Amino acid sequence: MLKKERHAYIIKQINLHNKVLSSDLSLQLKVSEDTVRRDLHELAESGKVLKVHGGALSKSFHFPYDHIEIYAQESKREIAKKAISLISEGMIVLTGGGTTMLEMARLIPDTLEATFFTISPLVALELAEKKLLTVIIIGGELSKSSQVNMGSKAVSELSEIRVDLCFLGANGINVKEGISDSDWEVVQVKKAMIRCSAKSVIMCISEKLNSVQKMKVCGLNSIDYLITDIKSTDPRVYAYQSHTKVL
Amino acid sequence: MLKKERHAYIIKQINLHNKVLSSDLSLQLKVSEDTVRRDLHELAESGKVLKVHGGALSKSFHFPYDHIEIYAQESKREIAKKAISLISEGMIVLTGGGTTMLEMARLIPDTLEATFFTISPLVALELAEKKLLTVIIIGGELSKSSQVNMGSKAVSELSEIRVDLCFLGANGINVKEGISDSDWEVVQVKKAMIRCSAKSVIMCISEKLNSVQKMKVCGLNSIDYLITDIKSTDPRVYAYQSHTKVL
DNA sequence: TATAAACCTGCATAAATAAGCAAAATAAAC
DNA sequence: GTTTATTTTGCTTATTTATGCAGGTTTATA
Repeated sequence: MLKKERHAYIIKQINLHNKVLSSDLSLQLKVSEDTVRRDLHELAESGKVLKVHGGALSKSFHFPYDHIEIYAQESKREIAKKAISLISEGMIVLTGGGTTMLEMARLIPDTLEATFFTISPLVALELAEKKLLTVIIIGGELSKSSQVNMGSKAVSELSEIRVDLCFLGANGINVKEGISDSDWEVVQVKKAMIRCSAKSVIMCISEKLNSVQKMKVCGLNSIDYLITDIKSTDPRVYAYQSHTKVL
Repeated sequence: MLKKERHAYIIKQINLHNKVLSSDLSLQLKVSEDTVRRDLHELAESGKVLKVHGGALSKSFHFPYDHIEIYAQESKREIAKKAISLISEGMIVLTGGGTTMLEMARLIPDTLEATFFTISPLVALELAEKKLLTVIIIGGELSKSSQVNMGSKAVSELSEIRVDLCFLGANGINVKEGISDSDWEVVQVKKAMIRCSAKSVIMCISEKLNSVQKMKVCGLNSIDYLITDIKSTDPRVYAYQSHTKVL
């Protein structure tokens, strides 16, 4: 069998099953695994497949969702970096949704080994790109507006876990009222998330500081860290320093 | 034998078998391999064949990967349309992952009101685009390779629900063994999905028919509908007709 | 942390190729 | 019909390519 024929066969198998194992191909094509590896290497090199340990994956299958345009990306990246510094090896982390969280997921180093629970399918998919992470999705009803899982199912699932660190976005935050949000369901889920976490982190771009929404999630005292895109020495966060640690 | 005659013969062989080996031609034409090589070289030069190490291939065999991809997508769309015809107003539906399922999610009419459970975050996000659908994600550990939620958590969550219709992809399917897959975890989840559904549907492109994978999911009898991209009158699905309804 | 599988590197071998050359076949000219 | 010119072919040699195997290393997973 000619090399090109093997390549064609491999491509077909991948289109069919989304993945192939070198060992299977070696048997099917009746060539050594070395040869299969070389074939996969060549196909990967020319961008036809995605080579992984033990075989190869369909490329189109793996990155089907478009990259999302993020508003104020620089600020959010700043926040994400600070947030990541709080995560240490082996931690159990819980995250919400939102673009800041998505940016954080992207910036997590490939070398981090940790367990992530999340209520956001998008964040989950992004986290799944990191080889060493275990990603667990908290089930529930997917909210069309906020694209995170909510509802009683999500809340009850959250009540069954215990994590080291919880990352949350905030729609409203001020010193007096603490964290607030405009949607009752979101508030319930955020409360549940804080309840199951040893420490809670609020990530919030500076523009949102000192704003209030209709429903209260919790006071600033329940929050362990406040992360913004501005320096912790910036006068805009002075007032928060006495209630929580500001990064 | 004249050179032109040899060329004609070679072209004929390639049209017949999609490939030729220099060594074979040398024997068949009773000329040295060098001559064959020169012939192939000329034919390649004038664009009639594709020369490769050891022989030559049909030009059309020079797999237009993109065409294959598009062709496959067309098939999947065909399947998706048939699948959607099974869903009626107000139904509770459960879906797996995979590109066919994703295509189906996209093609669901905006006017359909129904409840969808799914183990695939990608499918969930796609379904969430439809205003009238309720989308519920079955939680669990997100598999990096198949991008669906798996593990004991997913299985136990599935055991708590009851749905009207369940849509599954298949990695392997044949008449004798039924549905099979290559990953143990995937098999567990698929079994759980079938258990909680009143009726089960397998969606499978025709190329996958009559293939077997290492692990068995269930027999054909447990399946209520088999949907493929080919007509239900096609001889390739005859054998399946006696075990399940083929669309 | 131990273990097996998968990996990479270099090497040996065999097959396929390219280049040069001379003999044979074919075509052209006389 | 012979001679000459051109093309085609097969052979030799050197080079390249494809493949499998041995070894040491990395990776996955229990």
